Amino acid sequence: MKSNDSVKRSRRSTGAVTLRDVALLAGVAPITASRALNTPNQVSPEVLQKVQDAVTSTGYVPNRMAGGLASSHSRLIAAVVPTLVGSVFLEMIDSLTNTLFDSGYQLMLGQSGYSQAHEDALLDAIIGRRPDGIFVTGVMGPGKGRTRLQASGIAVVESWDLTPTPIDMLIGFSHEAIGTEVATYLMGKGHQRMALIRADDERAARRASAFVDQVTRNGLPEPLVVNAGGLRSVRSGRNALTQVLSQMPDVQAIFCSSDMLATGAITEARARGIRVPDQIAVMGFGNVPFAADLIPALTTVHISGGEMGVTAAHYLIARAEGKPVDLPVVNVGFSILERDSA
Amino acid sequence: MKSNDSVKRSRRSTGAVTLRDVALLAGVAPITASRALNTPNQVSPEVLQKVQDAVTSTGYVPNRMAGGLASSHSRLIAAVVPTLVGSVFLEMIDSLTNTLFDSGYQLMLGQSGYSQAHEDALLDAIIGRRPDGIFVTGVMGPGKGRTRLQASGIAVVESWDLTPTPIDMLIGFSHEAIGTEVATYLMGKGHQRMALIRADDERAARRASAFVDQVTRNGLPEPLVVNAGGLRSVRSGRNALTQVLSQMPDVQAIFCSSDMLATGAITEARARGIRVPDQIAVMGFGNVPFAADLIPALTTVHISGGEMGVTAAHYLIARAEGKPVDLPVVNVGFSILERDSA
DNA sequence: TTGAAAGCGCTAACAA
DNA sequence: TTGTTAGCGCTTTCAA
Repeated sequence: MKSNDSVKRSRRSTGAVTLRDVALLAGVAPITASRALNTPNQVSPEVLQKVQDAVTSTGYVPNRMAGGLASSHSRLIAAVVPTLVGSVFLEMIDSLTNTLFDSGYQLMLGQSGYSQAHEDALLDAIIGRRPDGIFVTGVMGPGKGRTRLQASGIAVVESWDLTPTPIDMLIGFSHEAIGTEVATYLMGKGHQRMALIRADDERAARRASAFVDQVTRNGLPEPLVVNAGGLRSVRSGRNALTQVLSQMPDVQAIFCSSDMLATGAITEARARGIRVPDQIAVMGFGNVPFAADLIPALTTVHISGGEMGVTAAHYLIARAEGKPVDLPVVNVGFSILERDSA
Repeated sequence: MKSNDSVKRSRRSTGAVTLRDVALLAGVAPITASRALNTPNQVSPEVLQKVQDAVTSTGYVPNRMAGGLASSHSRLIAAVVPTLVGSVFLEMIDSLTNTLFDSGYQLMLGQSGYSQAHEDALLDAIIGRRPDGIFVTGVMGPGKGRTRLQASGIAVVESWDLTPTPIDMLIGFSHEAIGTEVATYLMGKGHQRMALIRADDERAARRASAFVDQVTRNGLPEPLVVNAGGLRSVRSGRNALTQVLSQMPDVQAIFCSSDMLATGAITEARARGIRVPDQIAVMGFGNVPFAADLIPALTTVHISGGEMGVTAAHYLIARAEGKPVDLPVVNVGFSILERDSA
């Protein structure tokens, strides 16, 4: 009677409870214990009960690294955002995380927006974990990262943009259409001399060009474009308004590339005793949670981050489980929320 | 000459390039290739070069699940936050993610703040990944989660609070001290009739009690406490101010449990033509990035999320690599940032 | 319904 | 410095 059987371990083991321990205690083979946990209806009720009891009494938590290695199915989804701070991506990451969790998947998070080298390294680190899917904020331009992603064969959802050549799946909207519609909206309000405050960001630049095109196409003076730099902060919005005012003192309407910048512009206007929207109309982009509660309530472009997150999660899970995704490219659109600031 | 050697694979393989492929191509044993990648100075320059060439030409990305399983060292750190949206934890998660990444670790993110059942499930999901460390926002109360965490033997950093009984490491500050000091600060400004707007959150409650204690201890009337509910939004702040005004029309100073709530209170005051800080002083908590740029600039309590994130990352990495952590419990403190609103 | 055997891709341990 | 062997803890495959 080797009574120390259950504690005998190789030198390499970590000492944690393994499936083998559970199986031993339940008096079945490891594979049977595995089935009891993963496909319980393939196992008799008695065995199921014994295994469950053994799990409870040992406090067993399955090692997903081992499971993932054996099954090549990690139940891990990676998400890449440019940055988290002060960001418009939070709602999306929130719904992504929760939707994934509800289906038994975990979220690995990476921030790409520091340098190209950082992004490449991040992608390699992600691929090394063999996630079942990758969510990318934005569309991946040609380059090392895109090639590696494609070569990896991992399911990919790109987002926040449209492209005729997605790597795999795509959930986005048209920045050009937004620029055009916002211009049309502001022109419809009778504004003629317009300016644009934008962050140093490629998608904001595309909204800006479309805006400028639409305005000039209608015979109005070319809008002033001010680049507020990399930060989407209230501070940069305040500074940018100062710059707009010095270059175009009679500006009538300003389209900002984020709600934070718009909040800054409105704040600076107030500090200078300029009335919004009477003297200057201000529009934002993103519809942050507090946009409606500011004074004046912010007129802005709404993007449904929550919807993108949930949809992306569903797509990625479907792919991971070998189910077909009917509409792997979807334009979620946007809407202009007319409130008080413009 | 079996020229098809390099493509021969078992049926279970995923077809991805493995270390074996690299080793074969470089003409060395797999373990040698492994050493070339992980401990390059244990390998001759020629072998190193050959392996690196093989890696480049094959596009090999090491499988970290396999490596983690073999070495029981996952290079994965999990972080648990109550919620991401509208949150004060962003700066911390940002610095945590980046500091970890720079040392070759990845961040797995989970949101706990929905229910106890959700939190327990989240913890099991995390433990199942065998991360090298876990970062918890807050201190874990007694319960299933805490027990499981302790049993797992994984390095843990608790944060945003102090406790005499941390699970392992702790990086936090005293909410009681904040309540007391803010009360002292406001009394020092001559305020007598005070109110408190707080989110439905245990730590905010402790700041509130300490605040109330300090005020009454000094013989002033007991502050009014308004619970703004679970959301830390501008909207709730506006509503809460309305409530404060109806119950204590002559209120002189209000301490809000977050900058968002404070922003809401200031906004509502403005909508009612009440001047801040002349008629009512308002203080926030958290020092969000835009606090200094509001009108009036927000007087608030600053907590260094960035510092907590960086420190936590260093502690967790040190533990993961078997190095000692000299000061596993640290009080990072706080500071009152006097600006214009109070 | 249950189990034995053979891996998944990598690294620790030991040897040469 | 390099290699052999034997796992890490789980699941696939095949057989009973």
